[in-house]
Amino acid sequence: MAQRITTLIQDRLVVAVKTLYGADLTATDLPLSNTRKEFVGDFTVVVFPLTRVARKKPEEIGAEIGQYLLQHVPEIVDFNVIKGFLNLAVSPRYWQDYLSGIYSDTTFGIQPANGQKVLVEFSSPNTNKPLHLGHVRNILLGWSVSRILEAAGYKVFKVQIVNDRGIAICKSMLAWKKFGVGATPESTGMKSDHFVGDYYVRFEQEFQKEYQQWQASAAGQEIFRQHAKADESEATFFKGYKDQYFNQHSALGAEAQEMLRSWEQHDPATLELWKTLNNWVYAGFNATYDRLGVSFDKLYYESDTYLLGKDMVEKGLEKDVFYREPDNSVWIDLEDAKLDRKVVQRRDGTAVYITQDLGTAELRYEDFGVEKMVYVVADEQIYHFQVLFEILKRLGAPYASGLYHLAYGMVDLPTGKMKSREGTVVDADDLIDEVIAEAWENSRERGTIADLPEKEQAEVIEQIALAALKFFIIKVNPQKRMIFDPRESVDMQGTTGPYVQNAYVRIQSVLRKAGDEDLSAAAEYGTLEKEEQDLIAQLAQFPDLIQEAARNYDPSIIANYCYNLAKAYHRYYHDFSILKADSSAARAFRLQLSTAIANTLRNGMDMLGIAMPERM
RNA sequence: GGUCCCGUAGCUCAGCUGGAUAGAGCAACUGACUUCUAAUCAGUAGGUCACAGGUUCGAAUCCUGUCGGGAUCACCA
Repeated sequence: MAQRITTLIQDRLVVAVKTLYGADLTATDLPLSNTRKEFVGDFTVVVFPLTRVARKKPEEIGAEIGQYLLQHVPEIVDFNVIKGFLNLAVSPRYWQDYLSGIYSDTTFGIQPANGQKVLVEFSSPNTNKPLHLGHVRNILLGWSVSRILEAAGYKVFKVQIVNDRGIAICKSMLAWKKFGVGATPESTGMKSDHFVGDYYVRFEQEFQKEYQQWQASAAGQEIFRQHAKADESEATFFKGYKDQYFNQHSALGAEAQEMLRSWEQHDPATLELWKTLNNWVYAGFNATYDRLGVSFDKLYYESDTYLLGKDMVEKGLEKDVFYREPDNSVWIDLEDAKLDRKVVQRRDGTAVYITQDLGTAELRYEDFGVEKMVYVVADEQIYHFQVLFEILKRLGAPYASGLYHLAYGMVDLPTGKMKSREGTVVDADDLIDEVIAEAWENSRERGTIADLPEKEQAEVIEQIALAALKFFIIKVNPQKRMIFDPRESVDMQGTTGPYVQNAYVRIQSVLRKAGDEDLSAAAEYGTLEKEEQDLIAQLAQFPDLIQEAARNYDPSIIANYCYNLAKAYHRYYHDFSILKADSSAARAFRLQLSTAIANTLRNGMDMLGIAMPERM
């Protein structure tokens, strides 16, 4: 395709302003917007800002520039001025040529490689319990951002850091050892990550029981008398004392900590137990990832990386980025960046969380040599990443300017926050099961795919169900906290994934009936309908939009675009006949248009991790 | 208390690098399938863009403040 129409017009605008008013402006000073649908035209120039350089009334300026463009830009065939708005009409011929240039391009919108590499980290669960709704938002964001970056020309590496060690998994291990009596996922027929998760819950229950008993005991009452604030109730006090109890008084707590210590000392039996449980969890995670259609290029494990970062500490000390306190702990002072003082190495010489992240970043740079690293992590860790990035910058990491924390808001339920203690956490597998069940029910009522073999039906149903779930989550701007209403998430009408799929399916149905015909007659199609011109103009925005979505790490831009394109097509489909168009030229043109829209919808939805069925 | 994010229709969300009369979907009501898939389309109704100032020819959008919601400020991860 030749130069994009918008930049072409903007370039001429710059010349027009220079010629007419002698002013040196750039294209960015003269933004072009899409003409609102209630006015005639394709693009609009707001001329108010030019009153200063032109020293004329807006209406006059609009008329002069409009006249100039009409004479000097062949693609512009008409203009009108309303108040300070200059509306430009692009020739139908241009739009038709544009369409015939793209309609058969199945990779429309996707940019050629730009030679840059980016790493995207997402998911990164703890291994003590199954994936839940919060992970789902994370995973869908990470996956779609990866796909969008690929479409924008980057080479993308998808990774996660698996939090496979620490006190949490030790709790599951201990509970399984104490109460599991040799049970396995196989012996119980459970999905293996849920199996392990249940032992984590079991631990918490047993611990709670123990804590309750202790609270009533003489020892517990003594602590309450000694440490409670004056007017503090027993319940409030013990609620706040839980962690201390776990660390100092609890038998179960002591056992779990002993488990962690023996893990750190590489005790063979403990390592064996740890591996067994983690492998169960991984098998379960992988099943869920498969259902969600996501995969990773490399997995990092915290058990391998938690000691990393020591050489970064040395390096930082040499460069005077860090300093050592008399007690041997190592610090960085970030007060000039309004980030306070942070510990990077404990008194005892061990690494803290952020030090591991320093080491992991360095390791990943060695592994992939990327220019950019994107961390998809909930917004509660914004401060952590500000500190991490600032430290890497001061250490002179070559990738420091390419670090980005994609911070997304937490997922709430209509009833409020998800709380594991109250059992309101929405499980990822359950969620997928529910939306699939809903899709089956809808499909049976409609009966449109009943003639397909059972296996193909199931495939289509799964595509529809996951489209509903994924689109529901991905359409919301990542930055915002979102409310997840399970009832709405299985909706398949309105602003939903299935709605977009349906536009695609309608096109496929038309194209199947049209067969494999020569569409060159489209060139003879004379005047385009307003709706047709608008649809092509909408298609033409797609490549730019991908860049914008990539620049902002925001898949919701693509989701909203797909919805709007599908919406425009649904209306067009309703109002105009394609196969029974008035002329063979019109029919050919409309088939081209439909094909281009199908390609665009498929590519856009693919970036969101949503597959398009041929029938539904 | 410091810092950051959010506040748009009953509900869920777009619009935010300033531009024309603030848009969708859901829910409610009405209409359109002998027609290319009605998971669709058309219509009715629904607004102090939290509030108050400021900048501007022009503010939902930018700035300041207030209110409301959330996050964060560990030798935890």
